[in-house]
Amino acid sequence: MSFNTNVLPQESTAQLLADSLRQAILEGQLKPGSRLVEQELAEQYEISRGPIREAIRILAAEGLAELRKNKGAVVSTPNMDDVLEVYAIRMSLGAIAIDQLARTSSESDVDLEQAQALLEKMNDRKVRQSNTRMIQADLLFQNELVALSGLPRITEAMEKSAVDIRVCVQALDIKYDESDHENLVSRHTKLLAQIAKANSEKAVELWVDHIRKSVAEFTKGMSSDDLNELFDRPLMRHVFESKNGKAK
Amino acid sequence: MSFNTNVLPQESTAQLLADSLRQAILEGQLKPGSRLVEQELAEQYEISRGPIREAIRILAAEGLAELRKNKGAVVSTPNMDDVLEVYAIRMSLGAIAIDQLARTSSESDVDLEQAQALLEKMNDRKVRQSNTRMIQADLLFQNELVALSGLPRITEAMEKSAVDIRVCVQALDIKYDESDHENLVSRHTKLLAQIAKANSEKAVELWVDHIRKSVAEFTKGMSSDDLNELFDRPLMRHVFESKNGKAK
DNA sequence: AGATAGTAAATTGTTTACAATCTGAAGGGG
DNA sequence: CCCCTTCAGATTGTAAACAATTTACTATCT
Repeated sequence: MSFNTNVLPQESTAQLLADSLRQAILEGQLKPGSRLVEQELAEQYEISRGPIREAIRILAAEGLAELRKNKGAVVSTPNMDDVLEVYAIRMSLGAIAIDQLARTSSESDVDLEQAQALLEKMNDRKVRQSNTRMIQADLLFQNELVALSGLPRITEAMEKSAVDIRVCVQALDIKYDESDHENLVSRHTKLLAQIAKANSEKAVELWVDHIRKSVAEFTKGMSSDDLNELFDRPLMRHVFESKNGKAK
Repeated sequence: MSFNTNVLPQESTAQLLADSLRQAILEGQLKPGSRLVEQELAEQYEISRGPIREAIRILAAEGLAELRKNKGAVVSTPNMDDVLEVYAIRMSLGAIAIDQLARTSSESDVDLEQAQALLEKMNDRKVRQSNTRMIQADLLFQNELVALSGLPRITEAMEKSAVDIRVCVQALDIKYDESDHENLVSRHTKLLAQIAKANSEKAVELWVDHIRKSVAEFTKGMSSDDLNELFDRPLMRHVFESKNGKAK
């Protein structure tokens, strides 16, 4: 048999469109609140309304757009509550996946090389220079670990929430600084080592710690009024007090 | 302003279709592996392929159907790994929501009456007689609590996972007995009481305990071979060993 | 002026027709 | 006998037209 030339099964048109629109949202070209008019987009992309319609539904399912019957879709606008909820979800679901991964990391069909490669990408000069690129690299590494756990629902949820984070970072203009980037890489290096050693307890602890520090880092740029309000929220206490961290 | 007469905004046709198909899957009329042919369904429902197509995508997004480009959709077939993953997710995300709810239960805009009503429904004779109805009532109560937490992403994820559970119960023919039903209600009553008392720590503990017992109950009917295999899985250990329970 | 009904443009929802792709069976070498 | 090609039917993907709904503007009445 000759080799399969049909290797790229080509995502469906609707998926490609959705990817393109998502990208536009993440890069700030499509701002929160913008309307997504089917006809308009159809003309822009030179394609009929059918696939456009489907792409918009995909974005809506991801939470990036809101649909109202007979009124079309608008790009949704994230707020601080959303950020906290997303981090809480990532902390919990990620913990399950990291635990699973560490417990199975010695098995033959798991190789951490892919994750290692993504970790090293975080040292690239180009990546280090850009806030959004650094965050993107961070999330790609995290998602790769979760994907290696082999838990499909959790993997999907984490990928979805990673997009949420990027939307929030874009919309709320969150900034990390150079030392944050340094810490990020060093934390991930330790995490990966513990996973490789199959020390699931320690790995989960490092994971929870990482999410907490991520939250702490992005609150640095906030005014003290906003900070006080933020720390008054039950979710914030949940993230910082409960679970594996408190008992330490 | 007069009261809103437009109370029933009527879901979109695609949503209604998706609801109908989902129901058919949950009742076992559409079995795992069945093909979902657009033309066929269009004739059955006497509607064009457009909305049918959209409905199938909705089911696919929920994980109830699998889509293959140019090859149509089939009803997906759940297995034991899926059940465990779903329970692990419910345990974690539910814990966040219960914690949040207990911490805010004294606030004016939270009323637990709706949850109380759903709890009482679990004592109906009709519900008690049917396994699937009992499970459905159980999940409705759990989902109501989570919804009251006001965390939209977690609420959505829990609703999605509740459908997963029902699919698994249907496909794997899981059975509870009368005493399980009794325990179910008594556990929920205690949980609700702790939430009302705003004792978030105790409430979360009861939640985790409930999920664990649910898993234990549905494994009762399994052969010991299946059981041994099940308890070998890392996820199983995760559900039973880690988190809030171990420290007790 | 302010409220209200009527109306036209814009937009989404649905249908129908057509194009592209896949599946499986029949037929023709090797 | 097996493998490969070919072709027809079935099925999904896309386009374009039509129907229903919403929105915003205008005219009219009190």
